[in-house]
Amino acid sequence: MKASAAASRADSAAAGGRRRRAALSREAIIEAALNIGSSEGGSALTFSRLGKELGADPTAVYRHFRDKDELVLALTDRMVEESVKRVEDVDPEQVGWREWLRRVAVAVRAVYLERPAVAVLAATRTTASPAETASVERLIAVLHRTGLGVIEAAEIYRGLLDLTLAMAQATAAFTLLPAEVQEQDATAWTVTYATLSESEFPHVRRSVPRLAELNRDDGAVFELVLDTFLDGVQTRVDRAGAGGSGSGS
Amino acid sequence: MKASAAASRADSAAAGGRRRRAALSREAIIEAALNIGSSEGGSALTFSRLGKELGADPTAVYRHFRDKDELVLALTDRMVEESVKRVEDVDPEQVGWREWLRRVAVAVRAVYLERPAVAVLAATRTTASPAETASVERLIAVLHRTGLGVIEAAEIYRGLLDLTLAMAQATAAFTLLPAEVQEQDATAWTVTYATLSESEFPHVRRSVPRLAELNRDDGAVFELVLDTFLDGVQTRVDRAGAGGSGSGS
DNA sequence: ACCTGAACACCGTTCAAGT
DNA sequence: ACCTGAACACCGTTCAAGT
Repeated sequence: MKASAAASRADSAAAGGRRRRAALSREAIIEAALNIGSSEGGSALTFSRLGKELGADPTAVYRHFRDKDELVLALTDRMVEESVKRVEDVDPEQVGWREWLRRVAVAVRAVYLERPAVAVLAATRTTASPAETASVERLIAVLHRTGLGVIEAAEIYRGLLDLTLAMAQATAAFTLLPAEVQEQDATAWTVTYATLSESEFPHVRRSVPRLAELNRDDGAVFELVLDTFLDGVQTRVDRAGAGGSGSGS
Repeated sequence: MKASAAASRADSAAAGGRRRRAALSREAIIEAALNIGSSEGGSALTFSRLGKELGADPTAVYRHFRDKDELVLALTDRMVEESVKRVEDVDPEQVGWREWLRRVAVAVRAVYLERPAVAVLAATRTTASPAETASVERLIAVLHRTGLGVIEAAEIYRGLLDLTLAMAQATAAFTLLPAEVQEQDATAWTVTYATLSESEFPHVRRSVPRLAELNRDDGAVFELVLDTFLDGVQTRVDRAGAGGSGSGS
């Protein structure tokens, strides 16, 4: 029972084979790590799980990465690359800057939430990889072209990405908690808030169905925040347009 | 050497005494945990550190909390209470809804960042404690009084708090990383980004001093996001005022 | 009734052996 | 040149003893 579960994990890595010695390489390890990140339930990224996935001794990874942090940095690069890839054929000139920013943020969040175990470690890291620098340049450029000054464009870029990555990381971290813990927190909204005194908590009571709904759907909360933030960016773009008109500082 | 370091920790808990048996209680344990959370460097909240702080065996905590999660929930309540206390004598009628929301968000972030080790565990949890339910009611009420419908007010409340807590949690988590790792990430901005090709990365090169500055000051990024978000809320308030005018759905 | 201390199943990491 | 496996210092948690 136990042995067969372990064997099937090894098989999925060796792709049909018998548990080959897996031709360990940075690439293979990264792939395995991303795989763990995307598997069900709350499984953290761990050397022993990595070893199982690779069909190798857990410590074999140390032959290819100095330590766990170096692996995390490599995974961070992959997450950024994947995010960029998801929006590379959306043209900001076609869909407009606002819709483009929206799609970028939604894509980044989606990539991270597909791999919560990696997201939790990668979301706040900076590697200055080619994919990262190129996308930073692009984001600032698109924001600058709206009429915003370059500095303000850079500030908005940074705010948008921090906001997106932080919210994705928070959701990913919650996802990794034990299922009972998650359910327990959820009942706060469906039970406790739903039964608060109507006279003492009139506003809560009137909105509790929506609040419970939002609690079940983190994506809706994120998009709400994102849209409100973009409304704020619009306000700044309008303000810039009224003054300097066009390019400029 | 080693022993004296341990003794001084115990002393700080026993407040002058000799390492009293510390009258263990939920209160004392919570206080000790908050203390750890606020000490220097990247010290995680751990049973052994808790035991040292209390001058008791690490496992003694299990006599007062079923498991670590129950402790985390109690700490979450404390963080909410402390946040509420920080703004309780700021009157939204006096300073206006926008400034009030701003101060609430800034206070919540400050409370969490003073205790990164606790923040990282508490930020995404819901306990439906009295302090929590009361502040949710208040937030929705203030937003509703701007002319927004209750449901929309509830949505904005939720977005604002998720945004604030997620960004605080992300900063707290980064704070807990080893110092060398933090520095390494910081050099991405001061070194790599600062030396990118001027022709290929014109926008980055023009804004890199500001970007490096923002990278050193997470608070500035947060306030930027917060102000932009509040601009977006303003847009929605104006929209609601143009239509329904006053109370309503 | 509460605390202690040994024990267990995990973590990341190091290092001496193996091939 | 790369992998294995024992070992170590930590995690949270359980449980039999102690007082």
